[in-house]
Amino acid sequence: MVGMRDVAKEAGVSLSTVSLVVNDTGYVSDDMRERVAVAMKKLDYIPNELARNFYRDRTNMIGVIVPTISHPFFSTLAAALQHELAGRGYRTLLCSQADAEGGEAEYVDMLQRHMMDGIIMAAHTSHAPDYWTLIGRPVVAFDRYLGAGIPSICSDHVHGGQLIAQQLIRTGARHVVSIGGPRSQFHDLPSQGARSDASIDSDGVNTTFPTVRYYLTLEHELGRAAIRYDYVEVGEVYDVQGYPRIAHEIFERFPDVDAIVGSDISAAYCVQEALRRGARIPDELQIIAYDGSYLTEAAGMRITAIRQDFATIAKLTSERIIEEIGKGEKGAAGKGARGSAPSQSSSAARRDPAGPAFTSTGEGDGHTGTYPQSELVPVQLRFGETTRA
Amino acid sequence: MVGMRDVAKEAGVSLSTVSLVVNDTGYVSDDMRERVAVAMKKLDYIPNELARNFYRDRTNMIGVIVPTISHPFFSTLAAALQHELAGRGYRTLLCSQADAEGGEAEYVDMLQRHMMDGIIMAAHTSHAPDYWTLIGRPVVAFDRYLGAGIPSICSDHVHGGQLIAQQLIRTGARHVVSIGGPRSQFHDLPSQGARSDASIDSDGVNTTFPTVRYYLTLEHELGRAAIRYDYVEVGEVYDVQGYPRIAHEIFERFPDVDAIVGSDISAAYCVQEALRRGARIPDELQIIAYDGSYLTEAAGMRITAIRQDFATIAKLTSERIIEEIGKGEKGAAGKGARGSAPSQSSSAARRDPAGPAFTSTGEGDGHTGTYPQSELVPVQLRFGETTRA
DNA sequence: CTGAAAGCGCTTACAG
DNA sequence: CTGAAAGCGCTTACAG
Repeated sequence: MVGMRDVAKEAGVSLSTVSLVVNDTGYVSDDMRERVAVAMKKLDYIPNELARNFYRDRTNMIGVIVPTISHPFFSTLAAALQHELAGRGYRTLLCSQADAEGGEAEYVDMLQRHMMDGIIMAAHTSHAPDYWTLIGRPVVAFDRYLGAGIPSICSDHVHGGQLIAQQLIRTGARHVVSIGGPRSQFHDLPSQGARSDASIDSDGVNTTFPTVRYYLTLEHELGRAAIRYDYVEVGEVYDVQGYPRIAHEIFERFPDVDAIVGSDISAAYCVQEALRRGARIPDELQIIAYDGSYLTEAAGMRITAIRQDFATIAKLTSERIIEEIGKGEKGAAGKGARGSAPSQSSSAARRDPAGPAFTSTGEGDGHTGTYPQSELVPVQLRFGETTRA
Repeated sequence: MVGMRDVAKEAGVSLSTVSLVVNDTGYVSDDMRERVAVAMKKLDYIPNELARNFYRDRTNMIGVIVPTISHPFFSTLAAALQHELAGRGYRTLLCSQADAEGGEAEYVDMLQRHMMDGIIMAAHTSHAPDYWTLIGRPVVAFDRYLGAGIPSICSDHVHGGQLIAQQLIRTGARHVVSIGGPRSQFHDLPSQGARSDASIDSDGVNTTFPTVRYYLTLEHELGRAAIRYDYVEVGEVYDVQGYPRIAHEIFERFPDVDAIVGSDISAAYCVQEALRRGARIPDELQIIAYDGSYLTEAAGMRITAIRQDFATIAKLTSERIIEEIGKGEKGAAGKGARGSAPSQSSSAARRDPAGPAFTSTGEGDGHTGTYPQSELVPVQLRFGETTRA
């Protein structure tokens, strides 16, 4: 391996001069610079990033944990995140929970062993509530609450629920079935005294999963409109078998269903099942997907969908994690931490959203004290062929 | 940061003893071991992997380059690879070409800077033929040829083409349209004198893309059966707009088409377009997808597909890259390289496939001298609802 | 079986 | 503006 030492020898300069040239730091005379450049070329010198990482105590890698990467929602999210992070000088270490035994725990371990600078957590966690807060290294959550002090970004699910409800009410739906995760997740956190009423408006929802708010909102709104509503549970996102089975089941159990709401995959399978049964979409049956990944375009029909804004989500999430990384740097500055923050690091004030990309739910200023509110990203209803005008 | 030194001090032992305990190497008395363990726990010591990586000159990370991760084929592949690699003690650094400006080049750079131990290349490359061979670090190619000496794994596309042809001929197809990449890729390599005849049987195909063989085989077989065949070009895999447009176009240009063959996404959009136009599948129109990712299940109908065996592909590819990494280690052993190969490293002989997972094309023992033959993974035809019995 | 020492390749104060 | 020196946290020969 040809190292800096070799280059220095070849160029007849000192080690530090080579370093300065390589990093384009400080003042080096053009003559020196030139000589070093020539030597580097001649020896085909390539800096060893490991040594640098070691010294800097930084790798410029950010771990992204998703439940499974072979799922349109998460692969789209991962792509968006990678894009954003790459633009800010960070690499993405993607961890598909389903595809790596240790998954989550192993990644947190890597974080703590300084193999990555931070983690974006977009998967379920089975850990005690204080697990994440005790890590003491940069973590940002997407679409879940990991505990106080851990920044959290999610779509404005309450609004998502409202948009769906509006569409269904307006078009005269009479029997809506929605497909979602286990209801037990709806209130998986101990309610902290005070607002244990499950009223949506006051946002007294105690759950790790912000997504729950779209179901609750939908239920609430349809209830007010006296539209029949049924909730069907599907397994975890990586339960591939579950989806077609559920689609089949819905038609069996609810022959008079005239509107189905579910994740992209669920919706796609419902379209398939409906076509198989000759149900007329959208006249007899409307289908709305929640997420709006490419699958809603490529399924049997273009599916009307609540579209999560992947680009904005990725942007926001990336900004936060880089911010958190920056903090850590300053915090430890007194002791051993040296190294420079990447020049791209954002200096935007935390929780101080600017521009139209951010919004609040409109309702619910009073939140449970359990967790800080997430930053909300607006959603949108994109019309396809599966809903009535 | 609490380091080994602190632990040593706390336990009243030497640095090296702590190291031995942490790594569970060599002989340490139970007493010492215990004292160190207690001190580690007390101080909440976490080893800094960066220092280790630095010393070992290894990161146990493998880069996986795909054209885009938000594509069912590549996300399925990536998931399978991550799974395999994780099982062998390696992390996956996934690079979605489309989502990171520098993509390919940047990753090769990282490889050379020792940030990863090897690269699995599953994306297109725009580099000179000797680019990859000159890297001098472990590289394995999936579904393309990167040059002599670079192991290459791909599905048995000739067989894939045959299976499709058989199905179509047997069911009396009369006008087949297939959708694929630019024809210019079919012979993108300079033919090396000798076998420049494009005969399939002798496998005289000069292309970076093994996939081409399925088209050529299909054309050849349909030609022999005197079935009309048209080839339609679609853009790159990440050209999202392209797919629906092509599907539309096919029905316009070829009103009498009665069989369409294309990638999963193409096929899905063709199903959608066919349904929209009321074409009766499979009676009037058969559709066959090439790849068989989950999309073929979740589309408007279960699509009959040539299924690439992701699990085997991932297994083989992982084995090869780890093998290559092992070689590098031995090669450099004289100089600076120390460190132990991961215990999982396979010792299987290269290019010496064992068991039923491997096969050869059956035909074409004589290959062009340009590139070594890839290792072939068998494919399978999985019947769905889009073909006739 | 244990400890003192050297060194992995780089970067950064610090003298000149 | 340039060079000699120390050190990032660990691992591994090498003496004891």
